[in-house]
Amino acid sequence: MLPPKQNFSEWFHELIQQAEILDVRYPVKGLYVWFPFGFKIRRYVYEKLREIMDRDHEEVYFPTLIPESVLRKESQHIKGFENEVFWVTFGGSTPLDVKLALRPTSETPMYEMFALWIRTHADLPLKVYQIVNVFRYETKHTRPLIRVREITSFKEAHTVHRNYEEAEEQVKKAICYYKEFYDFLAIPYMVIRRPDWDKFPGAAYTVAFDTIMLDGRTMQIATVHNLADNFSKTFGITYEDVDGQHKFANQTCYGISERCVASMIAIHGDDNGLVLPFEVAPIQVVIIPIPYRGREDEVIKACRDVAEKLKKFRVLLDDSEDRPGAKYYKWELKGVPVRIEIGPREVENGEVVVSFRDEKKKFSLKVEELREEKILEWAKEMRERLRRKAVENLKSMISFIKELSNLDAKGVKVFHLCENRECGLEIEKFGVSLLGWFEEIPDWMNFPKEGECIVCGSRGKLAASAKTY
RNA sequence: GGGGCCGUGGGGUAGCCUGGUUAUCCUCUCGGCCUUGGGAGCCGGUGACCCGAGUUCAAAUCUCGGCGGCCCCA
Repeated sequence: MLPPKQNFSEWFHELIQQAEILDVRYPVKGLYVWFPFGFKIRRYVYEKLREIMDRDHEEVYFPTLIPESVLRKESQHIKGFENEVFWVTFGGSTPLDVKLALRPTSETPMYEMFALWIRTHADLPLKVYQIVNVFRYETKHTRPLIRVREITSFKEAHTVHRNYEEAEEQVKKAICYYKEFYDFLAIPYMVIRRPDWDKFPGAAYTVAFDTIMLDGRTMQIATVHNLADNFSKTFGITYEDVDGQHKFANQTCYGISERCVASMIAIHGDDNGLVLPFEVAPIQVVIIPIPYRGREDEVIKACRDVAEKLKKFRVLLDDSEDRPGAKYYKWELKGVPVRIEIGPREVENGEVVVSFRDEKKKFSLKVEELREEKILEWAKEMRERLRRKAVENLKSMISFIKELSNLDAKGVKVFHLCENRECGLEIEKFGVSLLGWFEEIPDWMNFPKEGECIVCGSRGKLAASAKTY
């Protein structure tokens, strides 16, 4: 039994253990163990992410350890991470001359090398990515998948371009890639440009994807940064242009962590457990036999025939000793999208009983009609249902306000805001974070694009605030 | 940064204040019987006092230290 989803924090923590996503008992704060089942979900989710990245990037691998001298080169950057770096200070029992940092992210080691890789305009653009673990010494409340000390699944992409405009083009492309990814997971999001004080350390600007949890707090699930030439000046990333001049390159970087798995669990899950999009479910179809005494053989045979017919998918025939009811609960907890029940009645009629994880109803279907194309059609419909439901939930937690007095910490508040720093900081005095200004207005949101700044009354653009994870 | 709470089988717990019998109950797990259309029942079994030191005839229980976890406030 899970706590109800309304009790969001507890529900999430329990679900992650009961559904065998993570083992939270590892004896170091903020570090967690992936169970085989959870790791399969991760694998299918990241296969999609990899597929998208591979179209426009090459995969690389950079070392986990960064010498202090390299990490400290960019002063804004290190300021942002200073207090959350893990340091390796000993080799065996010998103190190290140069301290080594466990990478909190890989800008500095990569750019150190990019300076060697890039010589001329013909070397540009350079677009690479890696999927690695990174470490951050979180001192606050850690939570599995959401706030961790070892991010186990950090997909970071880094690109180098000739000029600012090309970098900006890449930022737009990156946003498109991430939209495709989250649409695939049926997770709705807001694409928001962060205020200056909340941008990535060392970036010119930062655009983030935020989604909303059931308790009204938002969670950042992706970031895209335009680094302009800030890092290339520090690391000496220059190229010889067609006119023979040496110029500083412009860069971008963008990342997604296992929070994408967390958001999928949190957004789609319900009181009975996980609800997974068909494509990323470790088990896509489960077949439950109803073996009345004396009829066991014919029932099992019918189940095997159906399993064989659907072998293109990840099918499980659960012929364990549990009673059917117990199996329904078990596989609902694990988020299996399609369930097929076969008992003596179905055997007689040449039918199966089908039910979908996200809906309560069951229906009968002739065995002949159960085809691969049918399942794929269901998968598509299911994603659309998940997306629609998630959007409705999201919308219900957003409200548009015109008066500062209506600004509170309940859910997400949307309003018009000018770009003055003082006005933004005024918002944060209400105990919420200013997420920033909408980079694009979602199609499901129809608030006026511009209006009077909620603080000073001058011309403002659509912005949002909330409590954040 | 400041304050508080807690470590008992795989998970959840009782016992601790007031030291003393074979450490309680639920769940999980293993074996058996009987069952199977939304978490069946019965019988039997395995499995635990975070680590170290101290006090004591005797420590899950009291004291100190360590390690680990949780919560609140800034």
